[in-house]
Amino acid sequence: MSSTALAPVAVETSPPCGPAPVEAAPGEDVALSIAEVAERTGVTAHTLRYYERIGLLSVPRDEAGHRVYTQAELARVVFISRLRLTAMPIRDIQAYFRLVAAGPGNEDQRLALLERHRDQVKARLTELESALAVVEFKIATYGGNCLP
Amino acid sequence: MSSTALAPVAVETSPPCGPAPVEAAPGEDVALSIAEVAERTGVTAHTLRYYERIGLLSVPRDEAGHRVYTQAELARVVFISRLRLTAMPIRDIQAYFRLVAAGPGNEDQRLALLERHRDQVKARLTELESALAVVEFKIATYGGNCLP
DNA sequence: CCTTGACTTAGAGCGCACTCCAACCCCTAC
DNA sequence: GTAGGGGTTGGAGTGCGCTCTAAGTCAAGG
Repeated sequence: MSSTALAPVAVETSPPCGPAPVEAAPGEDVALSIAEVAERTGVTAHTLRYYERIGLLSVPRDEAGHRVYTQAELARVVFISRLRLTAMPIRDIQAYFRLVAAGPGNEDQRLALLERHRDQVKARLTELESALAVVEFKIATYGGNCLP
Repeated sequence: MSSTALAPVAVETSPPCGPAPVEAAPGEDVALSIAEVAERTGVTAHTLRYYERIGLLSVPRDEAGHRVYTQAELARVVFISRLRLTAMPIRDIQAYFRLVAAGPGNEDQRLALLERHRDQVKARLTELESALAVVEFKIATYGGNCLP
């Protein structure tokens, strides 16, 4: 996917959530084809089907058997792509959505899973920053071309 | 690897570089076995051999044919591991060290390569931070358990 | 009617970065 | 001398996350 689109999708599952003005967002009752979702999210159609096969997603079909993505599925795709962006392993994402599928009552576990992941991401961020510093040091000293 | 050791190795190719007090660092004339390098850098012996096979590294041998890592090789391993930490593809690291091997005269290309990579890393950092923000938002709203 | 094109499926294939294996060698200690 | 623990090699295997193929279905347009 690299860095395609991914922008115009509403900041993330926010509209019908807790204390937020229920504005009739311009794009309700969406019904998108797989190609449209691919275009909007930057996730290829191939990968969308793959995600569905491995149980990350469950998309209803029309009479012709074609996938029809509504707001909910779209939001989930975006969320998944965000998690993937943070390099959460597919297995963990599966675990998360298995909890979600199991219905209410396990929010603490979902939360724990996300928090654990968040901590890992933060750690990686730090690590990444320090590794970046090394690269920048190398760049900075490329007049005093020392050890390779 | 993961997050093993990697700490006690001197901040990075700095000692004999440009304007720096040439202090007799405590650990000169090092001569380490592959296992010792593995332990110090967190890169497995398997991976060290692999790096050598694919030309990232060239390590002299003793009479018995065993690898002997000196300061230079150790520094390179550390540098490689830092680049890998920033997810630089092996191919690019190979390209970089091919330039290095080609001797002086191509510093501008090496620099360009590193700068390009640095920019990519910075972009990923930003991306990662924003994805992390999404995860944190999700965590924060796990009372108003909205869309999964 | 026939083509075109977007979709469907199950399943195979791919690229990356390791990771491991088998067979062998060499040195040391018992 | 022989067992053990290190090392060596080439090559095969693994896990992940896609990515692609083949064969088929369906609806619209010429």
